[in-house]
Amino acid sequence: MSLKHAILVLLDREPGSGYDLTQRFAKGIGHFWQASHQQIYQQLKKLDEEKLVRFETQAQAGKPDRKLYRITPQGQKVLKRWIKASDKPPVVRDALLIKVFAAQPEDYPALLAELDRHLQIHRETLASHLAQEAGYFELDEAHQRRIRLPYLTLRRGIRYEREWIEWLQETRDLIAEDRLPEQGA
Amino acid sequence: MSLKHAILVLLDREPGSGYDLTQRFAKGIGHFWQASHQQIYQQLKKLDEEKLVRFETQAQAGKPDRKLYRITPQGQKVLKRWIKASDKPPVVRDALLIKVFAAQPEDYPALLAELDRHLQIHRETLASHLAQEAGYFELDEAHQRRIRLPYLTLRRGIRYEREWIEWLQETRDLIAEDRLPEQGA
DNA sequence: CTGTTTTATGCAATAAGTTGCATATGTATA
DNA sequence: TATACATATGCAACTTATTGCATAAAACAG
Repeated sequence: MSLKHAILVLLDREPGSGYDLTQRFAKGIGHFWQASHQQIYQQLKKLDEEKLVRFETQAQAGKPDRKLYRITPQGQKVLKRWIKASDKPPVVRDALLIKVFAAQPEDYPALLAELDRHLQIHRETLASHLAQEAGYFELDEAHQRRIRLPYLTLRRGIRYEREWIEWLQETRDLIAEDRLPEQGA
Repeated sequence: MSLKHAILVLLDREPGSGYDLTQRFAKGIGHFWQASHQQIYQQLKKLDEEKLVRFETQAQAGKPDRKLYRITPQGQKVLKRWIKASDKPPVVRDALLIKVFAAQPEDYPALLAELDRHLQIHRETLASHLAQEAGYFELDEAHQRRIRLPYLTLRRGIRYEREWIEWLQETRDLIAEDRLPEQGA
C-alpha cells in the first residue's frame, strides 16, 4: 500500500514526529492523501520494524516524549524504487452517487439538501486550495520552479474540487426542476 | 459502509445472483462504485444474516446452484432511510500524485511513462462511458426521463475522466519540458 | 478436439482503515 | 478559575477490502 510511501516521502523531505506528520498530511498533502493520526502511528511502528525509518526519543519537560523519525538509507532505496513502479488508478467508491442513482421523487428534498451540503464542503475545500495556490504565486520564480511538481498536485486538487462543484450545481438544479412540475400539477 | 447499500439498490431494481451483481457492478455502476465478486459474496452473506435480503436456490443442470437474491421489506426500509441520511465525501488517496509530488529529475522518464499509462487507462474508461451515454441518447424522451438520475451519475463519471485526462496531459507536457533543457545543456 | 472464456460460488489469510478510548500537560480563552 | 484547545502518543476492537486459491461445467474459438 501507499500510506507507507507517503510517509517516507514526507520524512525524506524533513524528519518529524508522528504528530508532525499528521499536521503535514492535513495541511500539506491532504489534497491527494488523507490519513488519521492512528494510521500514521501504526505505520511508523511498522516502518521502524522494517528498518525503513528510525527514531530518536526527545524527552520534553512535562510533555510526553517526542519520537523524531528519520528515513533510513534502505527507506530511501525502497522509496526510489516505488516511485518508478506503476500502480492502478484508485478505485472510485462514492456513496453520494449511489443515492443520486437510486433516488425516487419522494427522496428529492433530502437529496437536494445532501447535494447542497456537499456543495458547501467542496466550496470550502476549494477555497483552502486556492489560498494555498495564492501562497505559491507569491514566491519568486526560482522557488516556484523548485516546488513545481508539488504545485501540479495542488492544481489537480483544485480541478477536482471545481469539477465536483460544477457537477453538483448542475445536478442540483436539474433535480430541483424535476420536482417542481409535480408540485404544481 | 455503503457496499451493502449499493447491493440493496441493485437488488431493489431487480433480483439477481452474486454473479449477476458482479456484472452489474462492472457494467452498470462501475463509474461510481467498484466491487469484486469476493466482496459481493461476502456482503450478500451478511445481508442475508441481517434479513435485509433473502435467496432462493435454483438448481441448474450440471452447473453449481444459483442463489437468486431479493431485497426484503426490511431491506427496503433500511435502504430508504440510508438514502435520506448524509455521508462525508469520499477520502482521496492517490498514489500517482504522491509520485508526482516526490519525483526528482532522475525519476522523470519513469514518471512520464506512468503518466502516459494512466492517460491511456482514463481514455479507455472515458470511451466506454461515452459509448454508454450514446446508448442513453438513443432512447425516446420518456425513457430518458425515467433514468435521468442514473444518467446524471454517468455524466459525473464522464466529467471525472475528462478532468483526469486534461490534468495528465498538462502535467505530462510540463514535466517533459522541464527535462529537455537539462538534456540539451 | 483442445484450450480459453464464461458461468457460478466460495474459503482463508492478510492488509488497510475506522472508531472509540486512554493518558498527560501546557497554553490560550472566556 | 474553569474550559477548551493544542501538543504528543498509543492500544484494542472492529470493519472493510484485497489477494490467492479452489471447484466445476458449459460454450465457444481455433
